[in-house]
Amino acid sequence: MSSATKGARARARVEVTAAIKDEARRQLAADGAAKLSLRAVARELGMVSSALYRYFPSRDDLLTALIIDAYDSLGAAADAAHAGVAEQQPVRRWTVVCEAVRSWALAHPHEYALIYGSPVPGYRAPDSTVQAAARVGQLLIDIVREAHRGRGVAVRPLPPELRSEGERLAADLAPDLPPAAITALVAAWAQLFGLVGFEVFGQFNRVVEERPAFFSHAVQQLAHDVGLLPQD
Amino acid sequence: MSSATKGARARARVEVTAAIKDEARRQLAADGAAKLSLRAVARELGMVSSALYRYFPSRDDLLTALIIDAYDSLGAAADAAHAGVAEQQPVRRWTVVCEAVRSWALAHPHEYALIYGSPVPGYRAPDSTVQAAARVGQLLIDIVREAHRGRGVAVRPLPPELRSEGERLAADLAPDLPPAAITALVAAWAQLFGLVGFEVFGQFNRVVEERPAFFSHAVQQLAHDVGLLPQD
DNA sequence: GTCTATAGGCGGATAGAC
DNA sequence: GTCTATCCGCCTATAGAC
Repeated sequence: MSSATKGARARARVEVTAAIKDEARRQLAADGAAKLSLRAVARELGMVSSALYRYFPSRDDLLTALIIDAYDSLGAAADAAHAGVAEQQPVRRWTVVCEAVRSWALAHPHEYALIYGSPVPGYRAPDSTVQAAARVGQLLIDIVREAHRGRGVAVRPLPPELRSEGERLAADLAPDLPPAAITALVAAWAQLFGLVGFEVFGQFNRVVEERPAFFSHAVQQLAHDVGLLPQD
Repeated sequence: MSSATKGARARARVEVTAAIKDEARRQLAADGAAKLSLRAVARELGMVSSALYRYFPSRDDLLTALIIDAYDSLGAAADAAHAGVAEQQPVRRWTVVCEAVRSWALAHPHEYALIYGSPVPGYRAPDSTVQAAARVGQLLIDIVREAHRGRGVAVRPLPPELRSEGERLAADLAPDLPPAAITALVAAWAQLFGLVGFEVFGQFNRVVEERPAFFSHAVQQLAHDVGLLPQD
């Protein structure tokens, strides 16, 4: 077997794999992750269902691939947005990253639902998804770390019962951040996705109209909560 | 037909309807809303699928009933918790209501997913669900309104591009609240469900350990953001 | 209101030929 | 890697008898 043949085969495999995932994403949008079906994907691609099993051993493996792709796509969008403002003030970088998350979610609502919406019943996420999931959080941590480096912090102090939790979080995620700051950051991280989720999932319908401005303002408050703004 | 017979029939109908919804909730937990099936519900109840159509004209109507029940159940839990502390300080009432939301969500994760998770593909929520959905938000509004009554506000001012949005929100939801306060409140509302959703949907797994304390602390910050705490 | 029967679909997964 | 054929299951919804 020539290595040229090997290369051609490998290329074909990559292409078919990509086509399967693309069609699967289309179906995700139409029917949701719970109903993602290898058979329907195969039908749409003009293949027979059993052929797909050569690419994805089971439905859950296809789902895992889609989840990792989604986290990667979001992470890439956030990174790219951040790269454009990497030299600016932390609060500006924070805002830009949050807005990139929002934009990505609005542009890919079904993939957003896949990774931040309700868990898919019966699906157990393998550890490989956990790594991919960490990217946005890491970026936010990096922004706050740099902001705090050498210039002290300005967040609400931790109550005693959270002190050890804060220390553990700091040790795990950002050893150079004070426990109160990393705790506030984790909360802000969840709250950011609360804002995004409410908009993407329609909870803001007939409530919030000026959504970009509303979001920016809210995210500014979060920046304040994690100590990126001068105190009042 | 005697009115006694009529009463008995009506009672039977209520009971069967309740049994159908109970079984449907059980299946919601197992398979998710997207796969909720009248047939499976019927099977489990020892009925035949066509019989269910006398109670719910379609699968979506059953789903609507479950959604309204879930909002009502959450609203009742929040109201009950609030009633226990109605005489206390606003910040205390705020915290208690938020904690009630969290507790309800952890106790009913699948119903939580139904109302605050990814939308069910292909399902269009009728207007009747919108009313039921408003209850928790209304309770939070009431708490903030009372706190602000006559004693001024303490929230970040609105940027100019949000002023009209804030005025509209105030007019719609709480005419006696300053625009900046109602805007902050809507944001805090979304952020609250961000915190709850991350915990219920597993995003805090291997990240946050001391969850009740973490949640209380975060919710305290939200109370501050909506002006319920003395300024620093 | 409940039943049987039926129409007209859908799914995951595997075996074995080519 | 792709095919056919197959197993065995599932679904919504309706018609018409009782």
